[in-house]
Amino acid sequence: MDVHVRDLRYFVAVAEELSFTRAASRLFIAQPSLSKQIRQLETLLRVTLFDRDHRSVALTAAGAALLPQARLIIQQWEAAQCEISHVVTAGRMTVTVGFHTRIGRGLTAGVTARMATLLPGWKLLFRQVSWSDPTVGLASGDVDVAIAWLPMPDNREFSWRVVATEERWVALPVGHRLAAQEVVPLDELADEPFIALPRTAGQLREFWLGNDQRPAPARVVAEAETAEESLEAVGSGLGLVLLSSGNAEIYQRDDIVCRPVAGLTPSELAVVWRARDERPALRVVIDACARCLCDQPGAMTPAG
Amino acid sequence: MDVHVRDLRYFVAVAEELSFTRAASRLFIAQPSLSKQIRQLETLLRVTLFDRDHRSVALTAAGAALLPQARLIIQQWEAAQCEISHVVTAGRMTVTVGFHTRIGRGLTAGVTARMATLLPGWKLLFRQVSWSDPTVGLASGDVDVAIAWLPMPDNREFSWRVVATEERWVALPVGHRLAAQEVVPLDELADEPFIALPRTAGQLREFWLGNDQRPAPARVVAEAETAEESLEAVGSGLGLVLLSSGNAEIYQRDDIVCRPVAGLTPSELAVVWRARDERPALRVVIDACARCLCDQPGAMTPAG
DNA sequence: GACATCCATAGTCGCAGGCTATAGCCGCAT
DNA sequence: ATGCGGCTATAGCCTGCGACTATGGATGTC
Repeated sequence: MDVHVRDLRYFVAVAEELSFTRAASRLFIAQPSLSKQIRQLETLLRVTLFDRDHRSVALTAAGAALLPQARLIIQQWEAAQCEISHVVTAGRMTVTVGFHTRIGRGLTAGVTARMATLLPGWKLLFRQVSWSDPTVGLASGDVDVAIAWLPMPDNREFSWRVVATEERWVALPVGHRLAAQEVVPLDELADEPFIALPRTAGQLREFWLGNDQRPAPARVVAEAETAEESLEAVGSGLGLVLLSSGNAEIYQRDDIVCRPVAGLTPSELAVVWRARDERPALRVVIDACARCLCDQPGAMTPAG
Repeated sequence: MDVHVRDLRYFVAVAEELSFTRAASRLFIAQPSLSKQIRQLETLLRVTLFDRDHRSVALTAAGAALLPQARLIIQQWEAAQCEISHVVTAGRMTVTVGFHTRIGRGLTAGVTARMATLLPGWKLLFRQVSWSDPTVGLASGDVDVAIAWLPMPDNREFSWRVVATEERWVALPVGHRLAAQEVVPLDELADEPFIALPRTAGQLREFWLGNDQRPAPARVVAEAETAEESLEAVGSGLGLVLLSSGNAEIYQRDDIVCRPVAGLTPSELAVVWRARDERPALRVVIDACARCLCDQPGAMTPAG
């Protein structure tokens, strides 16, 4: 007589999209699977949740009643996971910092030093997280503080401080026709093949394809889970990728050339944490990260 | 990355019992299944929830953190189910009254009449619920008001009013040696075979075996889901059952004789509802039920 | 009228989640 | 000391869930 929280998540997705097809693609499952699961949920509750015909899907009264409750349960479950990892890290006196791409910029040494004086006995752990998790491990509780490129998924769960603003550059295989130019105009990239972040990365994927500024979406020829993977693909001539000017420096390779792209807004690097996570140890780490990385300091609250 | 609410229920059971074996039997599953599920939950959360050795089971810090959260989620899920059935019954303008055994006592007519004047347009639905659900359908939301014999499961979820107090009698097959006596002393039933309610009925099962007053538990030879089933079993000579004096009258059969039992406290019939269910329509029905049934009125709040 | 879109159905496959039987550890009683 | 009882863990088995692909049928659009 009990649900799987996953099924509630499915339900919420359908309720939000009011389309099985769209919801399924958002959830990265096939549409028939989703239909089946929703039907099963309806059987469990002995209630019709959606009025569906061939053209439209609408919430019933029962569905409307379930929706806020389902959201609450999902949120409660995520809170429980965080609570547990808090307890665990508190027991270990450890703060975990997550990142998608190498950070460099002297962060590790700087934060470690600051921690040694302000939080004696505590340890710092750095963990690389796949791009397929756009929250850099914050949502699952694996990570307490993330160094992440904006945009973040824009619900109210996260707070951040922008700590650096860097141009978006493009990485090209050596010998690429565009490598001859000092600066590459965005138009020139229109027909080039690109390596993308995984679909689950959401907005971040679009941003690092430059789709926020292009007239037409980039042509995607492959997906990569990490910076290392994507640069490997660039090196082998599979396609191009965008990256921040700072990362262009950090990830220097013999088989790759990086060039500024004219016509793209810069990228913002931020220190991100869970808005409701108010542990003092965390504040120390956030502050230390910001001090180490800041060249253009500025505080932000969750995006709108 | 999501849980099944069932697994949280399993976790809570183990945390409360601090024993896999006892928790498993409380959950009506095999112990290895439970061990496996808990281990799987631990894998999902990447945390040890219990410190177990061959003699003892104890919550870890992480487990202690999860426990209240898990209870909350389970409770929220149950609330969601109730919410839905409220919406559905409100849409239908229907109140469902659940019962384990025939009620008789003029309830149906009385309540229907009262409803017609106080809640025009509303309908009353009576539904028999199997003994295997000791909450008479209240927990699942199938039922809004229950006419039930005490004791109810003693959490704080339910409120009730006792509406009748009746002696406990015993039902014997005609020709049984004890049928000759006008009153049967409890001692005489010590070695008799008994038909029991299902194990899931909990305390109610014990009560209707008379185990609350016996020096040694009754000998159970069979289980029955409903009164009809159990009296069928008595009629065929399989064993005996206890029943209230009122039900002895309602369920008269040619092949059965009912006799008062000396040495048993009386049984209490109550009108029960979900403590947090404050719909006005419900109050009308509760009140109508109480008025129809009451011979010894008295109000109670949840048991302690 | 052909096509695109969208939900439902059918059939397939792997694993989850239940079961029984049994092993292994420990404490207690004989 | 030895054996028994109580507990959890492991192994092996079976069923059904929850994914997938392919396809069907209804309904607007060009």
